[in-house]
This record gives sequence, structure tokens and C-alpha cells, in this order.
Amino acid sequence: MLDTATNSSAALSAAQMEMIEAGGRLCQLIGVPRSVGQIYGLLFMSPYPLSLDDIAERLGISKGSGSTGTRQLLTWNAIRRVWMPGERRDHFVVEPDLGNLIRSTYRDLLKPRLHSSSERIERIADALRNEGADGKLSESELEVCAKRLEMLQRLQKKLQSLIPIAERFL
Amino acid sequence: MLDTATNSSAALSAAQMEMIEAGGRLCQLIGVPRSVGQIYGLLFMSPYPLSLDDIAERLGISKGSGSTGTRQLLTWNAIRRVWMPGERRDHFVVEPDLGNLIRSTYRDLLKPRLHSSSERIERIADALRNEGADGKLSESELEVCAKRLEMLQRLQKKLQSLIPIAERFL
DNA sequence: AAGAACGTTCAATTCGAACTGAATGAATTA
DNA sequence: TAATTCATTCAGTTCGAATTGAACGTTCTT
Repeated sequence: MLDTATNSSAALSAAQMEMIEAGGRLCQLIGVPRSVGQIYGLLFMSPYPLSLDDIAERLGISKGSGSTGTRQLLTWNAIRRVWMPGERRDHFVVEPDLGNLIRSTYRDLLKPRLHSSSERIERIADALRNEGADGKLSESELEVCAKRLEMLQRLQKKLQSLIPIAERFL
Repeated sequence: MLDTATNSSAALSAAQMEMIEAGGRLCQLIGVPRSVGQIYGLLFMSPYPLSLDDIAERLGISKGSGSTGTRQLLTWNAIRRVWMPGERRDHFVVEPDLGNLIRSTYRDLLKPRLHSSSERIERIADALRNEGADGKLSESELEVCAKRLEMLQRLQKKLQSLIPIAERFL
């Protein structure tokens, strides 16, 4: 293929472009680099595996970005490396089951966070009681804050009991 | 109170500082300005309403930031304006029931997004079929992408059915 | 072993969101 | 009505995250 020598076969399909857009926007929304979502979107709509160079070229990003982004996605098990016969470079395919992705996200990010937030609430409650004992706050002032903390604690517990249910459901 | 003339009664309690920290971190995590979470945290641990000046002073942020942040929180019903007798400036208190906050967040942000994402998936599926009809993709290539889109659609529907349940539960 | 082909790293740069603060506008008081 | 007290807006700035691209190390080819 001589005609692909210079910068070649970009040519994204409409479906790919939409998916790249969607992935980018979603990631952007939740505070993940846009390029990460774009890579996922591109691979999601690619019937065959793509190399790092393919990705960088078609998205118009640097190889560095592509490398970082794919690594991120790999750690989340959102994509997989595949070896292609007769090819030296690694290729990537999506793990299209987003349910798994969500479940592992919960396990790795949400769950530990929920736990440490529970500890934090305890710490704040302690601090509050101390200020009360030191007379820095009147009885009624302390009461107000204590009530609020209890609400927070209730919500926290509900979340902790809800999320495992959701996890199984998805 | 003459001694508060210059820049005065900052003096945050330990409980307040922890809560400010927690709110700031949480917001930062989900892509909301840190200052917004800090304002919420401060008010959460304040037994009495605070004015915009109080907030700016105690958090060490500008009045502009405070104004923007409180407005944001007001639109989410996370805080309320209260009028205090003999005071000209508005004061703010938290709406400590975070359950409500979550519910309205779902209604105002998640729900419309889920809907438009559903439309988007349809659009992509259409685009894909068109590329198929134009012969730009082989039958089997098209198949792969179509399968993935179906998975996405299934997940999307599950989410749509799950979230209302969670909404009532919290 | 030399050279080429890849992937990764990291210092420098770019880019955009958040913040500031002066200016503006609205409301209140004298 | 003029002066004062607040809240809001917005143009400019700051700051941090994301991206770049050159340099490096590794693995394959000849």
C-alpha cells in the first residue's frame, strides 16, 4: 500500500466519531482525561484491534498521550492488549462489558473511600465532643452540629448497604 | 465588639476544619470546584447562619468566589438563604438532608443525561447500519460493533431501571 | 553486534477551569 | 437625593492537570 506512506488511513467512520465524542465527554464530566474516553470510544467502534500508532494518528494525539491513556484503561480492565500474528507492535481491543468495569471501579475506588469517609465522620464527631467539653460551644450549638453529623452517618450507612446491591444488579 | 474591626474572628474549630477539608476533597473528586465543597462543609458545622463575608473570611477566599459558590449550592438546594432580624446581609444555612440533595441531583442531572445518552446510542447504531449499507464495512466487521452497541444499550437500560430504586431508598 | 522498531518516561509547554478583585447594580438608610 | 452597604458580574490572572515530544531502554531483525 504505497498511498498510506505519509500519514495515511485516518478516515474515521461517523459511528466512530460519535463514539469518540461520547467517550470524551463522559470522561471529561467525571474528571478523567478526555483523551482516555476518546481512546475507549475509538476502540469500542473498531472491529479489529488497533496499535498505539493507529490510536495516536486517528485521534490526532501524541504517542505519549496514547501510551498514558491506554495504560490507564488497562489498569481498569477497560481494554486488553492482544497479540497479532506477524505484528511486532501491541494492539488493543475494548472489553465491551462495561458492567465489569463498573463493578471493579466500585471495588477499587468507591469501597475504600466509603470506608475512610466513615472513619472521618467518627473523627469529626470526636472533635465536636471535645470542643463541647472545652466549653467552646454552648450545649445547644453543639446539639445542632451533632444532629447533622448523625444524618450524615445514616446516609453513609445507607450508601454502604445500597452499593453492593447495585453492584450485583449491573 | 471593637476588637473585630480589622479582620477579626476567623477561628475555625477542629470539627469545622475537618468538615471543610472533607467537603473540598469530595467536590474536587467529582469535578466540582473545591471551594463549593468547602462552603458546604463550613456551613454544615456552623450552628448558626453565616453571611457571605463570614464565609469568604473564614475560608480565605474572595467574595466573588463565595458568591459564585453559594449560588451554585442554592440552585442544588444544598443550602438555604435565611433572613436574620436586624441584619441586612443574607445569611446561609445548610440543608443537612443530603438524601434530598442526591434525589434532586438525579432528577436534574442524571436523568436527562441518561435519556440523551440513550438517544445517542440509537444515533450511533443508525450510523453504523448506514456504513454497512454503503459497503464501507464488511458484514462481519459490522456485526462486532453492533454486538457491542447492544451491550451498551442493555447496561443503559439497567441503569435507568436501577436509579429510581436507589432514589427512593436513600 | 549493529541497527531498527517500539513503548515508556519525564521535563517543558499548553490549555482550561477556578479564582480574584475592581466595577457595577440594587437595596437601604439618613 | 446622596451616601452607604451588600451582592453580583466579568475581564484578567493564577494554577494545576493534560498533553507533547524528545530522550531513553528494550526487544526484535539481519
